[in-house]
Amino acid sequence: MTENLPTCGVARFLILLDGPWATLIVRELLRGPMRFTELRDALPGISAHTLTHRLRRFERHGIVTRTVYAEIPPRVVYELTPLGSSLRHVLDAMNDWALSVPDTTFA
Amino acid sequence: MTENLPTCGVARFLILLDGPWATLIVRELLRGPMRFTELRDALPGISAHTLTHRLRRFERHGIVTRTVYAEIPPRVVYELTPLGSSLRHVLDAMNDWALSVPDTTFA
DNA sequence: TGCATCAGTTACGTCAACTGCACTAAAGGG
DNA sequence: CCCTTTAGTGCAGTTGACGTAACTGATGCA
Repeated sequence: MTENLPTCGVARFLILLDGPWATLIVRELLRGPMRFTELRDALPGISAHTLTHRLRRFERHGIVTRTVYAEIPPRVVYELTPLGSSLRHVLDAMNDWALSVPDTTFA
Repeated sequence: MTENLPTCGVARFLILLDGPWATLIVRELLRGPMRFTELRDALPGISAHTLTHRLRRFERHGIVTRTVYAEIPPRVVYELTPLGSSLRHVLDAMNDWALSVPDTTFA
């Protein structure tokens, strides 16, 4: 399925935002820049390990920027790039759709 | 993370369309009703096992209907419900976003 | 001296999703 | 009699995303 760079946009999207946490991290960052621990606290259940990996991957893909402040204790701030911010339309569409689904669907 | 029925629409969406194949199956069915083998052929790499499970799950969630024709050999047709069809907006948003991403992003 | 903080890293283990392969029933064609 | 087709099912095995626990380095505070 993940052949090198499919032409289909949906498939491309799924390569960049895979796994259960990726989309939720973007959802949090759409509220504004956040520190590592702020993100971890906002996403109950995520491990530091997973959060680090997801953020590094987003950084590689140009979806977030990582800014390190040389302080003690250290401070690292994550922020969406313009590309990352434009994911808002997709998240909004997901949100609109899911809220139109009756609760009984999940039973 | 998957506590029972989160209020956040994005989280709800991710419960219903999880895994790498779910969204791609919806993408195919948006083109119209399809038989089991048509779907399998349209999704290179998917196993019958996985396709069955995903479709059954969509059926439980009211996203697709499954129609069995009592013929030999059997014929089973899958079709999106109105709820499933309304996912088109989400897929379109994904598509639009991904096609705005430069190819270098994936390198 | 010792503990707390932040933002991780490392090692190790778990678990669900996914894969491939073999198999099925019931009828039609050679 | 055997092969083919459809829509799966069952078994065995792999992958990789994720989790927990322990650790780090530099400093501030007690």
